[in-house]
Amino acid sequence: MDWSAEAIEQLRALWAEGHSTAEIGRRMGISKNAVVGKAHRLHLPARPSPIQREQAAASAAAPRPVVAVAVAPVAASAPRPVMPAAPRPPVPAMRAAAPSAAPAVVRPFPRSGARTCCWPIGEPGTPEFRFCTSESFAGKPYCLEHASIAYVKARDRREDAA
DNA sequence: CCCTGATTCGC
DNA sequence: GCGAATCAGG
Repeated sequence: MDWSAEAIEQLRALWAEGHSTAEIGRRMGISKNAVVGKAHRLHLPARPSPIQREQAAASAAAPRPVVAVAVAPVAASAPRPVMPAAPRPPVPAMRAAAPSAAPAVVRPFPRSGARTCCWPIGEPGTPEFRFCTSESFAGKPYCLEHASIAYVKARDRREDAA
């Protein structure tokens, strides 16, 4: 593979379009190894590895409804409440990868007329895990305190971090 | 076993 | 610098 300026540009373009390395390889008639190798060498932004990306996508795509009971979830992939705007829940290692996929308004937890805050507290899967349960605020699924941090301005989410 | 991207290392 | 082999993970 002679990495001409055109070839590199095409690689950059396809890479930026989010194609998989294998797909880029197919399009350019080269192996995915060549693609990822070159991309690595070009210092192209390493897209989140599928092992991370698919996890985030899965948890976001399958937010199964959960009753707001203070029972610790069994599975490690405990469901997290889907936040309307740009959430910053106290859940460690959370990476938002598909902002456009997030539903506008989903209220998985409250139910049963109980206007209690469903802000998650503690690590899901642990016995300590629970919800805030303070009185919710203005019809929102969170109390005033947690609503203030749950609803953050969209521009606050910055992807770039040099 | 399919897929993904990342890294290694002989060339 | 290149990329197949290999690794790591879903």
